[in-house]
Amino acid sequence: MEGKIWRYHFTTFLGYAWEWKEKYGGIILQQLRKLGCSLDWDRTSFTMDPDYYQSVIKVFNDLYAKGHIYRGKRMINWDVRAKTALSDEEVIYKEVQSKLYYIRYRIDTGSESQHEYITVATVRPETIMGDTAICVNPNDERFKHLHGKFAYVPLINRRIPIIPDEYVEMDFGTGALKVTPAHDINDYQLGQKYQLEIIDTMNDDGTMSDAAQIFIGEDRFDVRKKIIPELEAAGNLVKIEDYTNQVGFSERTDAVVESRLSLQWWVSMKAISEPALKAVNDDEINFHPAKFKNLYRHWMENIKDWCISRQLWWGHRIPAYYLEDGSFEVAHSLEEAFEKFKSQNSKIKIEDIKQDEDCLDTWFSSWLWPFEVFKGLSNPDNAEVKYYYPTNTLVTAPEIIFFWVARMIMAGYEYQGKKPFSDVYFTGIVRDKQGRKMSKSLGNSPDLLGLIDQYGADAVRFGIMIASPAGNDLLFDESSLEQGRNFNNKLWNALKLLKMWEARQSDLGTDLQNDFAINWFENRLNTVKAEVEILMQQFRLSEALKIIYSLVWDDFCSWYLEWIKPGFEQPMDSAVYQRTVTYFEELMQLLHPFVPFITEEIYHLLGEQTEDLCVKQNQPINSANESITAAGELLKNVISALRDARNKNQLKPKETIKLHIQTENVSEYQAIEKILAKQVNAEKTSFTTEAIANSIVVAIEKDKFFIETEKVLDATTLKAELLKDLEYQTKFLQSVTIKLSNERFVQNAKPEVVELERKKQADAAARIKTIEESLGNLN
RNA sequence: GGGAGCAUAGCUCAGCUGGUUUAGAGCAUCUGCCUUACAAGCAGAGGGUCCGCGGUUCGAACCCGUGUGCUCCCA
Repeated sequence: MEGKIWRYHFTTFLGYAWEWKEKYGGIILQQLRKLGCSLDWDRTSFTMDPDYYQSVIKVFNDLYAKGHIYRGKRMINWDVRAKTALSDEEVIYKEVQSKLYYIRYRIDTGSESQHEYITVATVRPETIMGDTAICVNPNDERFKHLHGKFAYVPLINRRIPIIPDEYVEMDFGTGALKVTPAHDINDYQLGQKYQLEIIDTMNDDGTMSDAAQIFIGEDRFDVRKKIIPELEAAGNLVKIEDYTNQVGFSERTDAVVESRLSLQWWVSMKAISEPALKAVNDDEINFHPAKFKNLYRHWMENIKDWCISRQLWWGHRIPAYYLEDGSFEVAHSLEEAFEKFKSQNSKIKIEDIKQDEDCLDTWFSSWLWPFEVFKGLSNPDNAEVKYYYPTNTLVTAPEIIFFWVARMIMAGYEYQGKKPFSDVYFTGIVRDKQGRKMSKSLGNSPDLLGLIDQYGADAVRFGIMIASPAGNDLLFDESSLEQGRNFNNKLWNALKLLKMWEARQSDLGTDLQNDFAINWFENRLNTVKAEVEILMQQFRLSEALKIIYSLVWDDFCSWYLEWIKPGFEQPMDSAVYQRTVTYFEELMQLLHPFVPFITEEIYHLLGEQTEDLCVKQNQPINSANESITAAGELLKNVISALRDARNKNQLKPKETIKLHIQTENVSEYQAIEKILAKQVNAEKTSFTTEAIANSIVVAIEKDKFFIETEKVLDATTLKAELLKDLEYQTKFLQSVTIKLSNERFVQNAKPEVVELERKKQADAAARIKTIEESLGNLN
């Protein structure tokens, strides 16, 4: 009856499971589309699809035939009420008030008259009949004399060894541990280590088995009550203490979960993991970040066999078929199993055969992914698998490096004779602001579609990518999405400005200032393109995005566009305009992988395009000219310093100044004179050979800038500023000088490093001279 | 218990051959601006015993040792 109910539930459950898959699988795909993931949507694949399913079964049969799959015992969670195994997720741990029983075991002293005991503490006295050893810490002085001796299990008088192992905590209980390999996971492992006997004293309904010798057929909790008076009567009970411990309960029936040994299916990993270890060791396959290589190597070198049977209702059912007597065959189908059985015994009927109730570990299907999505196993050597396999890059989470990545590599070599991919990019885990994992129970998962509605898909992508260096967890914070949204807004506004200029074009001829700006930005663009190229090859996506962000916002918008901006309602030179459009297009192409929607849109709004950005190939990168870049940097420094000086002297932005430049490189400054004037709101600029009285002095390298203004200047403020700068420069010069006067430094350091220090020294000295002159000028 | 990693500005993090760094970014903070693309903005500024201690080196945020605190994976 119960079986029928379960079967009914099972069928209903399967229906729901498929419904769930359709609904939520669909939602996930929908989210990916909304996020702008550039994927081949006609090729979605599912491990439960019929072809894929058959391949999983095929692999099981194949590995079994090769001797890589075997049956072996394993400790599982057992629900005595439902008489079923439970997965770890189905066990709920609760804190329970229990008793800790101190029970003494008589030691085999070799003499009947000489009595000695060892006392153990346990919360489960009903399991003592399954004891096959007592374990003590080897460093525990109290028990050193007992190592290698034997003790007798109370009531049944079985003789068991006393073994030393570091596993035992000296401080807990009495420092001596009873070892029951059949009923406790830790004891089981100890048992494996010392090859202890395993005595299963419990039936599948939680009653004592024949092996228990006493209380046979009685429930484990009744026995726990009844055994205490008997132990007391026999003189084995020392004391009872109150104790609080964690006990596992079945999620399904609320019964106390028992650990129980059960026959499970295993994959022997040694042989099939070897090529996979080698591939990563020899950099056939590269991990990003590389730190995961060590982790992988360590795991692969100490690899344990893989338990592939799971007590689950949904998945690929294990293709093992049983007869009533427990004999079994592994086969591709019931019919094939029937044939196999029939060849041994012609009387077997197909109704007598029962397929294994367990399902395969989900990774046992997933590990075939890289080739079976192209039907590389169900339809070997087809055109697609030949074209796509090995694939390029796997993007996944570091937490499944063993579950999935390692096993895909193994399966790749085992079934295709080749690696499945060349690079593996590990993303971080998204956590909330407090660093907690996203989870349903905490309710802290962001609603992706909601965020996309609020900020836009590009902003969400930007926010996540700017904050997620490879392999590091990412703390989800909406402020980075806001940054993304603001950035997108900036792009729109830049477009708006260009569109304004487009309408105001005119052929104005060449201009020194514009040429400077154009050359400089082209250099910046090429520099950044080259940097991005390297960063992308290294999978350092957030770094790449950061430098593009800064190129767009700072260099393009804040500097370049301002430098070429015509005066109020003035025409825009069409050649300059065209160059600017080209730059903007290139910026959009650089940004496109990060923010695909807005960049594609702007790209097409900038002009007639022959193709879409999402398929447009990158052009070769031109090399940058360093002296042009340096000239641009100098200009930026001068502008910032002059603006700072204006601010510090409380000049309103609207107040104009007269700027006097004292420099040895007049021609260099002539090329940027107008830009400079525009950027610091100077009504007039001129070159001078001597200091200008009653002006604000700004020193940059060897050059001096005098700001002449209508405003009455506060000499004390000016002086204070200069003195502050002087102090800084003096200290700096001092540290550089000390360094340079160190003979060992000059001898050992690379020549270019020494040269650089000399330049720093000279610059600082010149700067100090300038400041001192300016100070003299103030008095 | 085994393994891996992290500790840098108020917050989140870069800083990947030790020397263009008396340490950088974003956000936050402060000051001044409704400047004719953009206030979701512009122009500036302040802010750090690079976790503690010891060592290697001409030179350490970076390499080594050690202590402390935290995180993750596996059991």
